[in-house]
Amino acid sequence: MIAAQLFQPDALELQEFLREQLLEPGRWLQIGGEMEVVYVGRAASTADAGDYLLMLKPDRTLQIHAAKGIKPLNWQPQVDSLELLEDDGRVVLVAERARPQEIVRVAFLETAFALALTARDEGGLVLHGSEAEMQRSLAAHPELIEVGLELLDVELPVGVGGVDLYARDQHGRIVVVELKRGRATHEAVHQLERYVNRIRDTVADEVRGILAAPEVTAPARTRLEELGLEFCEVTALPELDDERDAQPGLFAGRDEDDHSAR
Amino acid sequence: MIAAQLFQPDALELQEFLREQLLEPGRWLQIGGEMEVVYVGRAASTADAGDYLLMLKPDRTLQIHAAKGIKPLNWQPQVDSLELLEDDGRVVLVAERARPQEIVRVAFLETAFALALTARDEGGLVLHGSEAEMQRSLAAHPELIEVGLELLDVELPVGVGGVDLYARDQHGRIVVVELKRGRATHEAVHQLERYVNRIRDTVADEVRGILAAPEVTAPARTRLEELGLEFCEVTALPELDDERDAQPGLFAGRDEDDHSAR
DNA sequence: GTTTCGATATCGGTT
DNA sequence: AACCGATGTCGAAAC
Repeated sequence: MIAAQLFQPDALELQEFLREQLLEPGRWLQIGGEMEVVYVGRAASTADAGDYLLMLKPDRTLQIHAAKGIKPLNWQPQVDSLELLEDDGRVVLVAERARPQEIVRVAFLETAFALALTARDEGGLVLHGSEAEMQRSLAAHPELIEVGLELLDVELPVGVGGVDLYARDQHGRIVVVELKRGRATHEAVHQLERYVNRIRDTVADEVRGILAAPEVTAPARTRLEELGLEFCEVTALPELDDERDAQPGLFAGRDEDDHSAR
Repeated sequence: MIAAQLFQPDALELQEFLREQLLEPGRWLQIGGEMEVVYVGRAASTADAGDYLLMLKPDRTLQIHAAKGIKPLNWQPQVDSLELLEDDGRVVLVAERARPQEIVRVAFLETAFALALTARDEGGLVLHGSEAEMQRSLAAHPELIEVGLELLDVELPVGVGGVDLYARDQHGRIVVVELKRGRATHEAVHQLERYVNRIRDTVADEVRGILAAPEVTAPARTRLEELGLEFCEVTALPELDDERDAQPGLFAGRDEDDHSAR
């Protein structure tokens, strides 16, 4: 995994290292030390000299981390052009992105280490519990929302955006379902309201709106009731402990559902 | 900056390294190599064995990066408990978070390197061009939105959320301004609509709504016009080139504004 | 502690 | 290329 390494390099050594490694395709660079970082683009920022860690991945994404936080201090989601300069005896890296026009400029004051790595293709990440998965499960088992519910469509386009689940209840009324994988806020209610109003105006006079989520905030619940809309508790993940029977079958046929949904 | 380093360690050496370094406060750990990562919490994920980079910062945030993307493959914004285990001859790190209850489990298959760093306190980051800064500037110079506009309030609470700028125009009409630092979408229009309706219901019959942003999407603009709301072009950052005169004074008195706003 | 909103959001899908 | 919505969003401020 390590293709090249360098410790406590001076400016000249670092420059040589970078000049060489930046030309190698697929390199994953990590440089730790004292740096100054300036960003100008959608916004602009300046970081005083400090101990940071620069990471330049093979896909030309750049991030500079400080000792705190999940998020980097500065970053560049796509580096289109990379320049290596010298300024006042310091090595300077300028990473530019064309659209939006943005620049991250890193000046290396004192470098503790520089690593050039090679990484094999990553093994795929499989994520469960996304809203998309929830949608597939509920589309295959609409009775988990309400007995007698008959699915008519998923992601039905209505003005801007799409209705998560579009269905008909046992009394023949149109039902609009808005899904949230986490606690639903007033924004979700607002989204549901928008869809219900649109369907009411264009399709049927009587339309029910259901917000389906594991939880709902108090203000959202209040607003729901004011609007005559409903809430239905559904979980995005099967229970982690022995309580799997609490929501029987929600994910029982997931693999099959995945296929049937495509 | 480097407190300890280890290359191509076997399981025993890695375990000893971690046991030692995890007890040291303030350590910034980086481990590169082949790992398997499992996450269970709000959602759940599994990453097949692959070359990843684990970073555990002194503030007990954890992230595991793959070779692609700004965002980590897996992460933990706050590690409340950290456990070092052994499973089938492999070193395993389990990082747990209490609320929400979440676990990230990393199994080290083959480690290329492990670094323990110490980092001085970071120099502060100064960011310009945030919506908050925009708000301060426009609050100090409401004439940049419209001649004769008189500011009444900022972040005026109205039901849920707050009105960015609350003002009165030269004809005495109430004006609600919604700010966006980037291109405004239909969501911003919706937010504005909600505020305008609320003010209309509770304060004055005639209320104007202005969406102030550098740009607006076409659908959002259409929706704005349907609702009888207005758009005003304002920029979040002063121009980067010589065209600073294009928006004279927007940030001219920024420092003073900052003080007066506090 | 809960809720809300901003973010250089990033990221992926669809039109 | 623009637009839209989800995200294990994260993070901070207001309440």
